[in-house]
Amino acid sequence: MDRELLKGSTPLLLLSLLCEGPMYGYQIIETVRHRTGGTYTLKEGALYPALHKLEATEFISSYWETQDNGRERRYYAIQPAGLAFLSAKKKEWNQFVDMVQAFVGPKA
Amino acid sequence: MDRELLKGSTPLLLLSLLCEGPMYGYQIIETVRHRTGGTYTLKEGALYPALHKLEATEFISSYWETQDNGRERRYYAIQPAGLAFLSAKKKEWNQFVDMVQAFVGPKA
DNA sequence: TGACGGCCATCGCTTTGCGAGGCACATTGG
DNA sequence: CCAATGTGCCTCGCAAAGCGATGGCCGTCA
Repeated sequence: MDRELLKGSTPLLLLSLLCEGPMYGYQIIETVRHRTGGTYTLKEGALYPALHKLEATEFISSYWETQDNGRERRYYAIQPAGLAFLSAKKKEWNQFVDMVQAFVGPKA
Repeated sequence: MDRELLKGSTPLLLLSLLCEGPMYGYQIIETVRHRTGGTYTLKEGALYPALHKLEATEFISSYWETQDNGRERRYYAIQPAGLAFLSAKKKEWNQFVDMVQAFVGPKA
């Protein structure tokens, strides 16, 4: 998958995923990897900065949770502002896809 | 339109457009602007570098043509290698869209 | 003659993904 | 018992690409 295409779609992906419930970083990576059948592996160097940025803008929030074995995990949960932002982003995404489709021609 | 989403889609757009016949820079910008109803205005700072890069890799070629009024225009035309590349890019594009769609949910 | 528009192009900035690296700890198997 | 692997967090420097600004050239038309 061309890395350049991915640019800008990461927040969309993350917010969409977090709509299904809180998740922690490693889990997000694995989930994406499995759901795409390995086609797309979200990289840590892309994930964590994106997550932190979404948190800084209060679109998501985070909290640490201790597992049974004593180790900690950082969960991220979507916030109301994030839901609103996601809705706007989705609209933008659809516009974008339609636009490109108009030039490239439909699915072919 | 979020600039980040556009990344990586520019070559796809350009090659698709040039499939319809040779065009010159300014014409490309105007064509995109009109066809999208003004939603998307391809910027010069994005177009020309992209065009030159496509030419450097021999996916397109260029030639100068003199207009009736004596002024010159630089036309770009797609090359065989460009057609092949376009075909691959299209496939990648569709994969990408399907992937994101799978997380975001269909058009809704 | 001066403003506007067609037409080419470049430069520095920003953003974002990536690869690599680093740290910490639990589990498992030889 | 110790090494390898897996879980889990993170940051840093790099490269790529779009953007805004800028600049230059030359027709046309008021």
